[in-house]
Amino acid sequence: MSPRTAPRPQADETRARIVDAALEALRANGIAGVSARTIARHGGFNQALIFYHFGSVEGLLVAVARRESERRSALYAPALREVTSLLELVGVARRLHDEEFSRGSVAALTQMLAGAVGSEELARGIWDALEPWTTLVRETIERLLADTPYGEALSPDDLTAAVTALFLGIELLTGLDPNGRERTPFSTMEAAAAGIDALLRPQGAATDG
Amino acid sequence: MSPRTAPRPQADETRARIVDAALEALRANGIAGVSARTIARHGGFNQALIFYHFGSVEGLLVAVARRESERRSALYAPALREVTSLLELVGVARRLHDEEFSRGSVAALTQMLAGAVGSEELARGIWDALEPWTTLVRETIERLLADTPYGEALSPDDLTAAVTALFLGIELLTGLDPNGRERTPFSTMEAAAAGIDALLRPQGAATDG
DNA sequence: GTCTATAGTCGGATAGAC
DNA sequence: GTCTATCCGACTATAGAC
Repeated sequence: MSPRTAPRPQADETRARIVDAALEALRANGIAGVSARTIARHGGFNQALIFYHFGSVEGLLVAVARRESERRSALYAPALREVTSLLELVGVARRLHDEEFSRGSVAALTQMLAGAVGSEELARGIWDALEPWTTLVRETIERLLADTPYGEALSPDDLTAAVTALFLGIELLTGLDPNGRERTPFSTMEAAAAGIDALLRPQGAATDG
Repeated sequence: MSPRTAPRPQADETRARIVDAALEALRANGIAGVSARTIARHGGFNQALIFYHFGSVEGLLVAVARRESERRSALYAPALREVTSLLELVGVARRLHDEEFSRGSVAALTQMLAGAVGSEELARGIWDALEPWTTLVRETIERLLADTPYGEALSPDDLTAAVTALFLGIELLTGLDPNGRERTPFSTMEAAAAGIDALLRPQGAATDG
């Protein structure tokens, strides 16, 4: 699962290259189509390198989940910490959607989650890898709920799960829809968010964040 | 993809048994773990039967999607046609969640959608199979939107996609979460729906469905 | 309509040369 | 640290017996 020697510059570069290739293979072929050989083909390196650096294909997939989760958390934490309304939250979500979907990181994640069924190692590894990201989302939602009169009826954990689920499901569906890649549900979500914001404000406590 | 002779009672029974086994295998092993052999093992029949009756493993998976979509449409259409508020819609969704998740049909669908990446046949087959279901959901949403003053800003297609995506994503996540099978986000969703209903009603036209 | 047997391919993983 | 070569198991699909 890890190299047998202390990581050196060149090895780190190779490891990053392998992780890139795995993400690309997941996006292009899906979990059912990834193998050490297809991944190596995508990256133009030797199949045996995967086992040397990551121990197994599953070990490599967990490394993909971990790297992407950390990168995504670092990238969106500043914007999420400044969000003060549902509409602004949807705005960040739209930016995240545009950037991450075109990068393929959401597609790769859905594929790994599908693969986690029936693989305890993958399930646990991905669950752990996702923690920084889910924590960030939950903190944001908790902060927003504190400004509304409905905070007590709505569970942050449930809302976090719902938001995450929505993203994953959108990826699954847009991959299927022949016209899916051109459509995006975010104008509708922004309209809904603006409406809810407007309805909440007159009734909510006027706490200024 | 079809039997070479006119379907007879016993053949129909066998086909149904194979479809059942495929659904079970998808739920237990995921798309990456299904094969003609694992499916046959789940159902206790011979592997070659799959190719005789469905032509290929992918052909069988499309048959699973089609049967489940039709069954689900017929089962929930009456309840969905009677829904007159967001809260009631979430109530039906909760019943659907309880019944279909325990049946494994949503898990099977997410796995097939994951498998549709990189398989044009699977993607098209599932897309077609899902049509009766997505039509039913969209009609329900259109009817509900017509009773609110916000119908014009919210696209039924987008909301249909969002609702469907939410279900699929929840399945992916609850499979991952070690405690996921015991939790359900529906109390939170019902609270949110009740709130939105209450906020909408005073402003909406008092049309009685 | 269902079975056994098998052809041919591809996959995970390791040994050992460099 | 990266490569080639290889073992062996699992897979899809078909042929042909029953």
